[in-house]
Amino acid sequence: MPTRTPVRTAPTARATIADVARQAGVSKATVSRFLNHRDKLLTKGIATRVEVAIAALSYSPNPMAQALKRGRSRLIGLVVADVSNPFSVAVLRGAEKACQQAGYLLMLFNLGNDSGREREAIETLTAYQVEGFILNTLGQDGGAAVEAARHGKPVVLVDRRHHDMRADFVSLDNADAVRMGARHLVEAGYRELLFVSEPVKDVSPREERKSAFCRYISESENSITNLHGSTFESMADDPETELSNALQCLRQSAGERLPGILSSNAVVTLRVVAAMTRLGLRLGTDIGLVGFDETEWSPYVGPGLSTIAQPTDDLGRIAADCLIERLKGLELPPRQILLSGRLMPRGSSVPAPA
Amino acid sequence: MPTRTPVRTAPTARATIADVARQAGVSKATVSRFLNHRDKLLTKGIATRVEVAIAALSYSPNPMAQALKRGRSRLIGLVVADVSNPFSVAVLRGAEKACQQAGYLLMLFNLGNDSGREREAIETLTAYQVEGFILNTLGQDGGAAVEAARHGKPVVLVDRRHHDMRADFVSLDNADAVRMGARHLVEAGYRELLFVSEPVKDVSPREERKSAFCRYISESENSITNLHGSTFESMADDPETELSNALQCLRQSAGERLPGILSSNAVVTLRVVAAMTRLGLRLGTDIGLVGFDETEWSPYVGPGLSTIAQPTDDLGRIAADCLIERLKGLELPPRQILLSGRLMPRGSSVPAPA
DNA sequence: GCATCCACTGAAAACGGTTTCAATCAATTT
DNA sequence: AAATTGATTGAAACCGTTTTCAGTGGATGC
Repeated sequence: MPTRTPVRTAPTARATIADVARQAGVSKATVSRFLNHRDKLLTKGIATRVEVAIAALSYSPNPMAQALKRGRSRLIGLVVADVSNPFSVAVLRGAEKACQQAGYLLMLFNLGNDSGREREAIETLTAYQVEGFILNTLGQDGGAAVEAARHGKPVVLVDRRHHDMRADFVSLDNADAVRMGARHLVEAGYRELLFVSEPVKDVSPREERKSAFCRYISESENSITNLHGSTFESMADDPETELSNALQCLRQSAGERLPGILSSNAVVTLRVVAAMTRLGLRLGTDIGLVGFDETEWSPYVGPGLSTIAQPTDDLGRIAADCLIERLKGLELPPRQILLSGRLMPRGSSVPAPA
Repeated sequence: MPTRTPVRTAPTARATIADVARQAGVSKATVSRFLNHRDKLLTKGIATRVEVAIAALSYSPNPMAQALKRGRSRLIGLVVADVSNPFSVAVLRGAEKACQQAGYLLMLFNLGNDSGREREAIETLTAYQVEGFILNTLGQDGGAAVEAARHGKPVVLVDRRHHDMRADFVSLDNADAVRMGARHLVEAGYRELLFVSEPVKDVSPREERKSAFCRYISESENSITNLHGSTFESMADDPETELSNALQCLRQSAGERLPGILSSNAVVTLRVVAAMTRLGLRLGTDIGLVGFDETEWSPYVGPGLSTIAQPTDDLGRIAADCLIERLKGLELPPRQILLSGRLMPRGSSVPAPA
C-alpha cells in the first residue's frame, strides 16, 4: 500500500522547519544551518535544495521558537509616558523606524501617565523577552528602571534622566535650549521673564530647564540692564485660574518692562495661550511667548507661536540606534547624547513697534 | 560527597517552571495546572506549596514558551498608517488601553505612510504569532489585509473600510458627520460651500465624506435658496499654491454668497488655515471653516477652529474590544460599528455681524 | 594500503512551557 | 474483603527552533 505523505490539514498553518527538511530530503539541522549561516557550511547542492524547498513552502522561521531557543527575541520594549503627548509620539516614530531597519520589532507599553505602572511595564516586557528597553519615562519609580537593568538588558533613557542608573541617555540639550529661548526673548526686548512649567518634582527635563533658566537670569542680570526673571509651576488641581493669576502678577511686576514667557512644553504653551485669550491679552505685544516643542499648529495660533523645536525624530532614532549597538555587543560606559534644539521665531515673540 | 543543588548561575536569570517544581517538590505538570486551572484540580496542600514556591522565586511563565506550545501569544498586531497622524495615535491609545486590560500586548507596526509595506507588516506580525490584527490602514494593497484573514486571524478595520473583506469595521459615521458640519455652515449663513480633501483615490473615509457632501448639497439645493457646493482635492505635488488658487476661485464664484469650507481632516484644515493666512483672509468672516478632527490646539488658532470631533478613544477601545471578543471565540457575521461625531462650534464658523 | 584529517551532515538534546497518558491511592460498591 | 471508581499527581511527549555531538565520507599523509 503506497503511503501518501500526509496532507497539510489546514491551508493556513505555517510550514515548519521539519516540513522544509522533509521536502528537501535533509535534516532539520541542515535547514537551520542554511538559515543562520547561509551556505557557509553547506554543500552547494544541498544548499540549493533547501533553498527551493523554503521557497516552495514559503517558509519563514517562527520567531517565538527562535526566541525560546536562543533567548533573543528581536523585540525591543518601548515604554512611553503618554502616547497622547506629541513628544512621546515623535520619539516613538523615530525609534520605530530605526528598529524596523535593524530588523527589530517594537513592543509598546503606554503608561497613560500613570507612573505607578512603570514596574508593571518592565515586568511584562521582560516576560516577553524583549532584548532591551527604550524608556521615555522615569517618574517617581526610578527603581522600576533599575529593575530593567538588573535583568541584564540594556536600557536607553530618552528625555528623562536617572542619575543612579548606568544607561545611555538621549535628550535635548536643555540648558542650551533654555538659553537660546531666553536670549531670544531678551533680544526681542522683553525684560520681565517668566518660566512656566508643570510641577518640577523630580522630572529631570523640568529641573534642568528651570535651573538653566535661573542660571541664565543670574548670569545676565549684570550685563543686561533691567532684566528680571521668575519661575512658576502650575499645581495639579486648577492650572487654569492659577495661570491667569500668574500672568496678572507678571504684568504687575513688569511695570515698564515688557513681560515675556518661556513655557516648558507644548501643553503648558497651550495653557498660557488659553489664559491670555481669557484675559484678552495679545501674544507678542502684551506678553511675549516662546515655548518648548514645535508642532504643526505652532505657526497658526495667534500671530504664530515662537518655539524651540526638538529634533524629535533624531532623538528617537538615536535612542534606538544606541540600544541596537548595545545589543550587538558594544561595551562602553554609559553615553550621554545631547542634541541641540532649534529656535523657530514667530509672531508671539515680537513686541508691538513702539 | 554531598551533591549541592546547582546554584543559579546568573542572579538575573528568570526562574523556570522546573525551578518552581523543584522548589515545591512537585512535577512541572502540577505547577502548570496550578497556573492554568488555579486550584480546581489540585489538593489544597499542594496548591499552597506551589503558590509559595512561585512567590519565593517570583516566577512568572515565559509567554514565548506558552505561545509556542499553545499557539496563542496574547499579542495583538496593530498596523497604523502613520504614527504622526493624531488620529492614528488616538486609536492607538484607545486600543492599547483595552488590550492591556484584557491582558494582551500590542505589537506595533508603523507604515510611515508607505502603503507598499502593508503586506510586510502583516507578514512580520503573523510571524510573531499575533492572535489578531487591528488595521488602521488599507491603502491600495487591500490584498495584504485579505492575507491576514487568510492566516485565519481575526481582523478589525478602523476608519478605513475594505469591502471585499469580511471583517469587523469600526469608524466614525462619516455621512452623518459631514451632514452635521455642512448644516452647521449653512445655518451660520454660509452658502458657497467647498469640501476640501486630500486625494480621494480609494481611501474609504475620503470617499464617504466627499460623496456625503455632494449628497447633502443636492438634497438641500431645493430647500435652501442660493446654496451651492463644490469639492476640491489637493494633488500630491504642490498643495500650497493649489489651495490658494482654490480659495480665490471659491471667493470668485461665491459672489454675494458667503463662502464656507468643510475640510476633511486636521492636516487639510491646517493647510487651509495656512493658505488663508497667506492670502490675508480672516477665518469666519471672509471664509467659514469647519474641519474634521478635534485637536488640543483647535481652540487657539485664529478665532478658534470649528471642528467635528471624532470619538477617537472609543474608536480604538471598541476596535480592540471587538477583536478580543473574536479571540474569545465569538462567531458572528462581520459587524459594522459607526460612532457619531460631535460638532465643536467655534469662531471659524461665525460670519462677521452684517 | 592504512591511518589521519577535514568538511559535511544527521540524530538528539535542549529551550520553557502544556497536555496526554498512565499510575497511585483513598473511597465506594458489591 | 475484593473490585470498581474517581480524584490527584507525575512522566513523557510535544510545540519549532538551535546546537552539540557523533558519524560519514572523501582527500590527504605516511
